[in-house]
Amino acid sequence: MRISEICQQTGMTKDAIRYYEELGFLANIKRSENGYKHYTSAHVEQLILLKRTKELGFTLKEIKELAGLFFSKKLTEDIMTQYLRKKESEIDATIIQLTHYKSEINLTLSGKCQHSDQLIKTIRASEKN
Amino acid sequence: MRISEICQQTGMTKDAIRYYEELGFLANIKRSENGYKHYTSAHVEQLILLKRTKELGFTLKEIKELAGLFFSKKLTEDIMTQYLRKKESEIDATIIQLTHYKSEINLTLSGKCQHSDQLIKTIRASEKN
DNA sequence: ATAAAGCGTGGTGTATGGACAACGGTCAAG
DNA sequence: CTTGACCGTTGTCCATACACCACGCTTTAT
Repeated sequence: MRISEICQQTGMTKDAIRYYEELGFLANIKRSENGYKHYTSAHVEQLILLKRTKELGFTLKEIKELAGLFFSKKLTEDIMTQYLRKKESEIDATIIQLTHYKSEINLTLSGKCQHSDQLIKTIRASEKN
Repeated sequence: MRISEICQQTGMTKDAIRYYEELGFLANIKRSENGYKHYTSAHVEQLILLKRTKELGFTLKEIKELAGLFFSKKLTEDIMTQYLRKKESEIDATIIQLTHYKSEINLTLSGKCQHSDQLIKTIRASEKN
C-alpha cells in the first residue's frame, strides 16, 4: 500500500509517518519503479504498536530504546516491567508537582496569600523608576 | 546593583534574568557610563514575583498577559481569580491524562493486555520483510 | 602592568513531535 | 493533452525556558 492508505489505516498523518520512518521505526520499505514507497501490513502493525506505546506515556526516544532491545533480543518481560514501573514513577512525580501547583493556587485563591496584592505593589514600585 | 548581585538576591542565573528582560519583564533599566546595567530593588521584587507566579504553574507567556493587564490597570481580583481557576482546570486535565497513562501501564503490567507479546509478534513479522 | 573576573551583545543549541511549504516528478481522468 | 491528485525530498518553523559560547570591553586584584 502507499502512504495515503497507511495513513488511513493508522490514523496518522503523512508527516508523522515519515518522521517515524526517519527515526528508524519502519524497516525495509520497498519502492516501486517510480520511486514510490510501499508499505506492508507489518508496517501498519508496527505503527499501531507505536501508537499504543505512546498511549502508555512513553516518548519516541524511549520507544526507540525499547525497539533496540527487541532487535537485539534483550527485551525480556522483566525489562519491560522495569520500564513500565519507571515510567509510572515518573508520572507520579509529575502528578505530585502538579498537585503542588494546585495547592499553591488554592492558597492564593483563598486569600491566605495575597498574590495579586503583591503584584500590584510591585508594579507601583516599578512605575517610580 | 549589577547583574551578579541581582542573581544572588533572586536565585536566578544571568541568562535567565536577561531572558526575562528581553521578554519585557524588567522596565527602565539604567546604565552606568561604561554600559553596565544597574538594577534596583524594584527589579528584584518583580523577579521574585515572577518566580512566585511560575510556582503557580503559569508559563512566561501567561505571566506576560497578566503583566499587560496590570499595566493597563485591568487586572481586578475577579480576573485574577478567573486566571487561577482556569490554570487549575488545565492542571486537572493534565492530571487526568497522566492518570490515564498510569492505568494503561497497570493494565499492561497486570498482563490483561499483552503489550510486549504484541510487540514481539510485530517484530517477528517485520523481520520477514 | 598584567592577569583574572565581570559585563554586554549576539548567536547557537537543547528536547519533543511533528506541521507546513516549496519544488519537482508521476499517474489517472477528462 | 492537460489538469489535478498523489508522491518523495529537503528545509524551515512552532512552543518552552533558558544554557552556553565567543568576542571584546571594563574593572579589579596583584
